Amino acid sequence: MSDTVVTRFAPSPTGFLHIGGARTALFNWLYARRHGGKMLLRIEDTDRERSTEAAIKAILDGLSWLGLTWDGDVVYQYARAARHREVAEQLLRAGKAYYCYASQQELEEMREQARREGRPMRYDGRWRDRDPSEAPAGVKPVIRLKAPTDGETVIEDEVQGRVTWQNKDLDDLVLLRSDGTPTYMLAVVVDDHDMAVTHVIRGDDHLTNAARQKQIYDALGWDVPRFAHIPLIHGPDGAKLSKRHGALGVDAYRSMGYIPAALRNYLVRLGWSHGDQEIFSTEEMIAAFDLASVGRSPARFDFAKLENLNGHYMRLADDEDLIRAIEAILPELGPSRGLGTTFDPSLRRKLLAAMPGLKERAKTLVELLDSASYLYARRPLALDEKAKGLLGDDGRGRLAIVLPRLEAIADWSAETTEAAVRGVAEETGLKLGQLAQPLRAALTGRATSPGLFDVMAVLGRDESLSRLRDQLA
RNA sequence: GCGCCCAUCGUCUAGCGGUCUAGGACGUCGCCCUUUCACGGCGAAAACAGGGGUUCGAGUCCCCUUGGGCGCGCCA
Repeated sequence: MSDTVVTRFAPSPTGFLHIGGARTALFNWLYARRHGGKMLLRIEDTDRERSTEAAIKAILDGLSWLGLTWDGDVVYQYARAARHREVAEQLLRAGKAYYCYASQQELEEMREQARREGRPMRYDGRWRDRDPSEAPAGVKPVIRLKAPTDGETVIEDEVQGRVTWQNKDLDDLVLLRSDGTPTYMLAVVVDDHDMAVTHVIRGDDHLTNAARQKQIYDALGWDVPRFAHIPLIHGPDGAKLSKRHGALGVDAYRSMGYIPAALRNYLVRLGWSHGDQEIFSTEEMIAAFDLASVGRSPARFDFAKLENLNGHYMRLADDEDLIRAIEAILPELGPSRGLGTTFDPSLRRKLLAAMPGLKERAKTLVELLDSASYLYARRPLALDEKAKGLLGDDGRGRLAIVLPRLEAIADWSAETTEAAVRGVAEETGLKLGQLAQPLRAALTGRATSPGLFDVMAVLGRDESLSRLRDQLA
């Protein structure tokens, strides 16, 4: 076995790439990067009924958006069915597996009886040592593994530690279905072996599977990869993640205006820690990531923390990059906001100019776009309730005082407008806020916005003055 | 039901027998900064699930209880 670390992410394409899957992929990716190895991608599409082309695309797109690149070609498990069958037959010839002719009904009865007797539900091995000549006519058999009946199966898990099962609690699992297709259990073992996977990093829900897979490895005489079963992500209520909270596809997070750097940082800290460090650049997380520091208890998904991180990374982001990120989701966001699916050049320029003030205040790209509404709102502006409150008689009166001074400015800029408004404040004895708030309301239709003078500068002289006059008309 | 896993502030977590009157972050609440909102700064409230052991000493080790989770398919 080679020294090079090979990890793999192996989703089944029966739905979108959900947040737990994304984190599993991230951990695999980080571990491979950390050790100068490779992360392979395998699509587990042996369930022909439920696997879809759309799901495959969603997974690939999701990984790409998150910046999690895989090495080599994508492996499609279904395409390897012949190899899986070959291994099952190899096991059969070696006496490590056998044909089982038990019917669905027999299996059901076994389960029922086990339940009644309070025993673990397991196949009783009735065909284990029976001669195939006793096979009922017309029944297509499955191939089962002849698993050890006593002793124990032990997994040395990189995060869970040593986990032990009594072999008597594990039954003879099906390797090959009666239609000749491999089961997940067989396919995973064969593929991981053939792909030279050294580290299997996956969700905790597979821990029990690891025991059964270990038995297959042993029967085959193959080296067992290192296992690392990471705790699952739960919803805010501690129960299973449902669509209501976090069990959305990563595309949904994209649509909600989260950016990849934030999601990566949020995800890496779910179940993994590195002292007190909270913020990790991609390079930092690669350098610091290790399996030993992965916790064993499940984590709850917390939107508030994700938002905080998203705000952090947005403030750090390049202005032009943020615009591009918004443009990428504009087809979804634009229409309902009276915008098209792309920005017209003039609005794009304004957005770029206002970006420093905008990104400081938003937690998501959606919030950012909404807070920029004053840039694309049409005159006369619709005022929200608070803005209306600011433009009562007093407010309008102050507006009337300031307006002529602003009209007198020829070289319109943040500096000149600020000087003018401050001048009025000094002369009248009014506080700056008493003048600024009515101006803000008239210019943006809201009580909050980026810095007032930046707003006026980006809007320009004509538009600014027109909006002020609209409110005095 | 059986098997396996887990258990520190509301949440993510630090803690790997004494340095813990338990640290950080998000969130919450104050104060400061301030043209608003944010950002930033300062500060506060907030946790070792319960019970037994082991030990000179336990958040840290063991057992039990309780509470959660995952698994128990010819699904993956």
